[in-house]
Amino acid sequence: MPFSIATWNINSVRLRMPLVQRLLEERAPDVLCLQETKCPDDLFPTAAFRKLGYEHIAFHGQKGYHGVATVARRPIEIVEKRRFCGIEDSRHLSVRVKAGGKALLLHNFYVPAGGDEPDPEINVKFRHKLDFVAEMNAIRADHDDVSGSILVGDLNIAPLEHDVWSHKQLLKVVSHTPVETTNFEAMRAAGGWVDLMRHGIPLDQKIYTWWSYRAQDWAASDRGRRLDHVWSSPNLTSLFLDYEILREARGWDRPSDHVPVIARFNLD
DNA sequence: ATGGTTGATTGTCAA
Repeated sequence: MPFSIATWNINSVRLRMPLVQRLLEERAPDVLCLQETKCPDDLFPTAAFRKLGYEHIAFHGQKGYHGVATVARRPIEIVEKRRFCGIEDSRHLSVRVKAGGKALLLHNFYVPAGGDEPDPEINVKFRHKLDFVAEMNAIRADHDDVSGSILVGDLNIAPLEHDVWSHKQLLKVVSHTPVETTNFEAMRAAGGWVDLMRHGIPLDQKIYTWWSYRAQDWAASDRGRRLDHVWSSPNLTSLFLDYEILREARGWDRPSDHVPVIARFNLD
């Protein structure tokens, strides 16, 4: 059995626990990284995860906004809950997990959305997003013979032309502006990260993980964006098998606007 | 060009 990691912006883990349960029962990933849990740590639905076989739970939450959590069928060791930009937002959690004789450092990120106006001079949320991505330069894809790094999460940037439904129409829309996509790709490369969702995939193939709530018919208009990502250190690319975007989850009852991405590795 | 929806929280912000 391959080793599998799922990432999903769940937009309230308590409200959507039935959807999480469905994912875990249908796909049984070894590890699940959640973003936008919107759940203080003392209210995290630990018992529900345990009942589903995910007994190893790490969370970095806060009241009302943001929040990330990583749950697993196997032991995980909390490494860090990093604060960015000097702000006490819960947007990062890293854990160590063993797979196939390797110690994997797994980063779970929720990057700021950045507001509506793509001008850092008048929009402090956009300024914060750019600063956050700049600080992510410190997160490196460390690896050696017995270890590797994986970074997943809602990074709120669709970096490539075919990561959005219309490149031209989104050039001034936050998530796909040139300053975001340029800085984002530079940060990824500087850290030594490989974009696994584009690894061996033609650059002209559309890939989406998010569809707005505001569309009348999200599936018919299909105006999606690739905001969720799976990166790895270069020594894991030969062990990377494939990944699946669970597009159908966007059509589940009371869905998140993001769908799960499940990556599989030839580990174990 | 604009407005459209959702969640946490209970008026309004964030996404």
